[in-house]
Amino acid sequence: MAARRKPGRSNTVPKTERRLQILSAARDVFAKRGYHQTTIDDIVLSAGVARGTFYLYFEDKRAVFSDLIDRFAVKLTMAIEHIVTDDPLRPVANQVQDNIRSVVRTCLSERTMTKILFTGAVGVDPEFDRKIATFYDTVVQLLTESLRDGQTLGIVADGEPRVLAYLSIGAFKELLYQAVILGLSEESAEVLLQQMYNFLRQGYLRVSEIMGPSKPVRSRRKN
Amino acid sequence: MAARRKPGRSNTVPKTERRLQILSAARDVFAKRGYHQTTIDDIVLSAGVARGTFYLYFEDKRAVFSDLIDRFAVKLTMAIEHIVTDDPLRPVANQVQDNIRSVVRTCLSERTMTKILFTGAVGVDPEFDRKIATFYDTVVQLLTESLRDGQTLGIVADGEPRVLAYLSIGAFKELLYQAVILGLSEESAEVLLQQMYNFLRQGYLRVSEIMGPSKPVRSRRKN
Amino acid sequence: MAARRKPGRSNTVPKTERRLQILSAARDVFAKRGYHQTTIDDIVLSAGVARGTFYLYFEDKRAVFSDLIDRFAVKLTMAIEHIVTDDPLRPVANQVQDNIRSVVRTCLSERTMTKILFTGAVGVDPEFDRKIATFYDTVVQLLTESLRDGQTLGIVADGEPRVLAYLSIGAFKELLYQAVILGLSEESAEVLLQQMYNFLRQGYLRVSEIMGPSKPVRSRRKN
Amino acid sequence: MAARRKPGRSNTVPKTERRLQILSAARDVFAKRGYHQTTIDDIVLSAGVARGTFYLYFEDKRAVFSDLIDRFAVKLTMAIEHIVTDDPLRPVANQVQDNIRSVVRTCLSERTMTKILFTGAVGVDPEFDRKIATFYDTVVQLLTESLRDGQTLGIVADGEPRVLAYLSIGAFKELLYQAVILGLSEESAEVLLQQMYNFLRQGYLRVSEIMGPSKPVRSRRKN
DNA sequence: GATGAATGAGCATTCATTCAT
DNA sequence: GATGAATGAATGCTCATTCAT
Repeated sequence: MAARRKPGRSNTVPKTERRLQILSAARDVFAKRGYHQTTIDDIVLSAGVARGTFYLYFEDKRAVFSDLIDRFAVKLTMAIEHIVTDDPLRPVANQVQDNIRSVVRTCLSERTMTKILFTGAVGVDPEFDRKIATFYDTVVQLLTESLRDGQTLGIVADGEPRVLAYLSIGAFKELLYQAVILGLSEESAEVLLQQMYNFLRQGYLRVSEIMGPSKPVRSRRKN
Repeated sequence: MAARRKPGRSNTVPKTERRLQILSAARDVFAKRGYHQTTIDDIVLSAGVARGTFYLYFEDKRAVFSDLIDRFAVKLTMAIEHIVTDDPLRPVANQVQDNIRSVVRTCLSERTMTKILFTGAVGVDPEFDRKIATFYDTVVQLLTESLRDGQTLGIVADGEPRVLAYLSIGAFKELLYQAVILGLSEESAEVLLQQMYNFLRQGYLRVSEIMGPSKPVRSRRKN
Repeated sequence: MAARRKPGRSNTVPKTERRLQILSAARDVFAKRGYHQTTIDDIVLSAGVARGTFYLYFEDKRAVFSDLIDRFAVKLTMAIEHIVTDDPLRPVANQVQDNIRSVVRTCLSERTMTKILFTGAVGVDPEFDRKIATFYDTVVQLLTESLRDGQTLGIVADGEPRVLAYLSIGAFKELLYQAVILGLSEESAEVLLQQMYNFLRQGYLRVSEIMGPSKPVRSRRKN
Repeated sequence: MAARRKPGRSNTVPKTERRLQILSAARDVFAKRGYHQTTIDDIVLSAGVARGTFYLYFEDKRAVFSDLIDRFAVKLTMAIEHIVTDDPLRPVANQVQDNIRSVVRTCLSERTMTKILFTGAVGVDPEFDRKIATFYDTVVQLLTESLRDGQTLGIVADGEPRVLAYLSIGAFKELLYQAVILGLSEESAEVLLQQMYNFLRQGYLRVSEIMGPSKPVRSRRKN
């Protein structure tokens, strides 16, 4: 009765470009709604393609998500340069700062992905969770070893390197996440860099030393 | 109309206890599978009650989850004591350490809830996300103001207090999460406490000063 | 933990009275919400008894409903007196009017039941529908035969008696239903009686006779 | 995640047609079982489509039902022509008969819908009940005003027009319903028309006048 | 008798995925 | 390649009914 549009090529776009078109739409929707609240419909609607087209380019919902995360993970990894300690022309401090600056910039330039990576990439499904954990472990491992090296060279204070790695990464993650959420401008990257760097160098507490556990911790469950 | 199996009271448990039974089962399942992977069936199966019984005690899936989070949030909040600066018998350092110790212990004693709070409580649904964000903001606000006070008293270094708050909380969250995930014993709480405390006091980087971005300077080893 | 009220006799009420208590509550709720919107919970809440108590007095939800309908049907049936034509002291006109008056009064004095009978008693379930249909058929049959007798005696005009029965009953039902819904006072019963009676005696159309189908009925589905 | 059976287009039917297919199946099932006894499963089974397909075309169960009722209400409304009193070529009697005939035919040609409208459309849910009541009120209002006009013109006997409207509509509804239920042929429409028309013109009671309630009077046979 | 916690069949609804055109 | 109608497994939730106390 009603005229039916005949299916078939309606848009002539190179294969890679169409993929990116979907990827980009998916990224925005994932960032806005989160993985679980996002339906394939949301994605294809946002991308302006038919539902079936989606499955021409991606195995399933998880595959797009995974692809997005992978690309961003690579970008982040590439933003970090391995620190060398024997080049007198490149002081370690500078290298550390450069790395921080680079990561901050990457995150601020891809806010949606930062948001997704830091909050949406959890609880997707068991397999994916493992994947994220693996990536994360790699980063932790890298930093842990750098810190250990730093201790040997005397440029990192004593302490369990892995613990220090967690502390640093956690602090960094949180700061970046908030910067992205609160919509900080890319220009403010330099400010964050300084704060972060100072934090790593000196902490912030300036209290007198103490000798030991001040007193037994009272259970405050009941009173 | 159709023949039904026999319903009726099969187990006698006080009302509050049954609620806790379901709550406890839900907690374990949520921690294991995450919010979205968890079905009501998983919960009631784990709790050993019928489907309908669940709805006798909770509005819906979100309600149990919400209840769990609320209880834990209260516990955590109660674990933190407000810091006073004018009592010569209670040095600030001790109070800070007590707070850290207290939170660490609470989290280590409720590993599943810690895991849930730090990873599973995101992307549940828009309303819940807002709720969590509000709780989180409260904590951040609290710490921010404490840090500002500390700066006035000269016991906290310069820097944007809110940024310092994010850094501290992020670092703390990450460390706690990993401690819980990796199954650290409660005895190790003291170790974490020290590491965390040192981190807040001195950071860990011990590199020479620099003047500007990427500008090589003379290395000046310092210990 | 919390004190549990011990079960057992909490109210000393004769068996029949408790039954009536539930019946009455059920009637009100059914009238308000309709059969399908009414839950057992609604009934016991309104009756102020425990859920299990309900099943002590009634087989199931349908049983209360059925009981209510049965009682009302009996009342209605008893309101109608068989018409005799050979008693010079009791003109047929009077008897007809008495019957109408009696039914109108019964319905106006039990508004909720009238409402239920006329609207709620349909679609309960196949078996119940059949039951209602049977009752209804009985009434129709009764009236049909009366009308046939009336025709023999010359006090009812020609026409298919069953059709006349349907017409009368339909007219009557509708009027009564509206009277009940619109909340007419019992005093207005006399007015309705007159209108109904006049309608049965003379109809209301006062147009000139016609000879046959005026013209072919045009299909107006499409234009 | 888990393996699924093969979905996909299996039947090629224009969109509007599929809608009608479901609508028609729903109509039959509703007529047979009533609204509340009908499940979505019944409908899709009868329509020969998958469960999900139903929701592609209708919001929910009520939506199909509502659609059916709406369509039929429109049909019925269109079957009635407004009566004009100043056209000598179209006697009022003819117009009244035409209207009756037209409605009778419409109902006999859509028996299932007639049955549904007259019995099943009550107690669906509060909102729907209100909708039906509104439609019904419109019809009553229309007839009431026509009757009032008729009284002015002297072609309708005295009496409260609204009451007369209820009586007529009730009578008509019941007759139609029975005609549909008992499976009267469409050819018998003419017979029903005559009976209905006569009823409206003269009623059927041919008894002597009475003076007051239950007061015997002299019998005065009249034909 | 009375209670109300527990039960689970039954039903509506969603949404990722397929495939005929 | 593209389309989008069709699919049905999965799941949340309701509520009539039972029975141990």
